[in-house]
Amino acid sequence: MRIGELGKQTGFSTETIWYYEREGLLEAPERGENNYRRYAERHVDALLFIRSCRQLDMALDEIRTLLAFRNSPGDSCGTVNALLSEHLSHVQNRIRELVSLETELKTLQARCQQSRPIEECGVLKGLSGEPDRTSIPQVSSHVPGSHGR
Amino acid sequence: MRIGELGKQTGFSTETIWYYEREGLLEAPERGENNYRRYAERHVDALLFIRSCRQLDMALDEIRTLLAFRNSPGDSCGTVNALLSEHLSHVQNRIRELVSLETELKTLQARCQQSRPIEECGVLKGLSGEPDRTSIPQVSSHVPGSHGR
DNA sequence: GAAAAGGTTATAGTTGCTACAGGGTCAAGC
DNA sequence: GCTTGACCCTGTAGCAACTATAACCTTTTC
Repeated sequence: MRIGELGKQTGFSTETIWYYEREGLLEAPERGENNYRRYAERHVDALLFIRSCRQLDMALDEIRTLLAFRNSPGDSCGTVNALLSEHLSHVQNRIRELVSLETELKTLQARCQQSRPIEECGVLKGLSGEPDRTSIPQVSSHVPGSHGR
Repeated sequence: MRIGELGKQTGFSTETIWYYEREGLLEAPERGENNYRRYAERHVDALLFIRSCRQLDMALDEIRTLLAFRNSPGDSCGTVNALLSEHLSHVQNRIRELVSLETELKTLQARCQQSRPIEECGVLKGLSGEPDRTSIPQVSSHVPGSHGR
C-alpha cells in the first residue's frame, strides 16, 4: 500500500510517517519503479504500536527501545517493565507538580477583586513577590509545562 | 550591575537573560563604554516577576501580556484575572489527562510477569493492541507530555 | 604579564512534529 | 491529447523556551 493509505489505517499524517522513517522508528519500505514507498502489513503493525505508545505519552526514544525489544525474541522482558515503571513515575511526578501549581494559582486568583485599577491588582502584586503568598514550588526538570502541544 | 550579577540575584542564566531581551520580555539596558550591559533595579524586579510567572508554568506570551498590564496603570484588572483563569484551566485539563494516563500505565504494568521471554511479554502485547486493554484516552492538543523540560 | 573569569554576538541543537517550496506521477474527465 | 486534481517525492524552516557552542573581547586576579 502507499503512504496515504497507511496513514489512513494508522491515523498518522504522511508527514509524520516520513518523519518516523527519518528518525529510524519505522523501517524504510521498498520502492516502486515510480519511487513511491510500498508498505506491507508489518508497517501497519509497527505504526499502531507506536500510536499506542504515543498515546501513553512515551518519548520517541523510549519507543525506539521498546521496538528494539519487540524485534529481539529470546530476551527477557524485565527491561520493558523497568522502562514502563520509569515512565509511570515521570507521569506521577508531573501530576504532583501540576496539583501543586493548581493550588498556587487558586491562591493567587483569590487575591483579585474584579475590576480594580491595575495598581491595586492583587494578582500582579502577588507575582511581584509581595507577601500574602506562600512558597512557590520549583517546576522540576524532566516533565514539561502546561503549554505547547 | 552586570549580567552575571543580575543572573545571580534572579536565578536566571546569562543566556536566558539574553534570550528574554531578544524576545522583548526584558527591556534592553544601557551599555557601558566597553559595550557591557548595565542593569538597574527595575530589571531585577521584572525578572523576579517573570520568574514567578514561569514557576506557575505560564507561557512567555502570557507573561508578555501581564508585563504590558503592569506598565499600563489606569487599566482595570479584569483581563489579568481572565488570563489567570484560562491558565488555571489549562493546568487542570492537563492534570485530568495525566491521571487518566496513569491509570492506563498501571493497567499495562499489571500485565507483565517479570522475566518471561519477550514473546510472551504482556506489556508489548498490550501495546500492540491485543485485548485485555481498555480504551486509551486521546492526549489533547494544548498541554504537553511527560517529557521535555 | 599571563591566566582565569566574565562579557559580547551569532548560530545550531533540543522534541515531535507541521508547513512550506518546488518538483514528479497518475487517474479521470473533456 | 490535454488539463485538472489528487497524490507522491525531497529538502528545508518553523514552533517553545531555552541550552550550548564558537570565536572573540574586557576585566580581574595572581
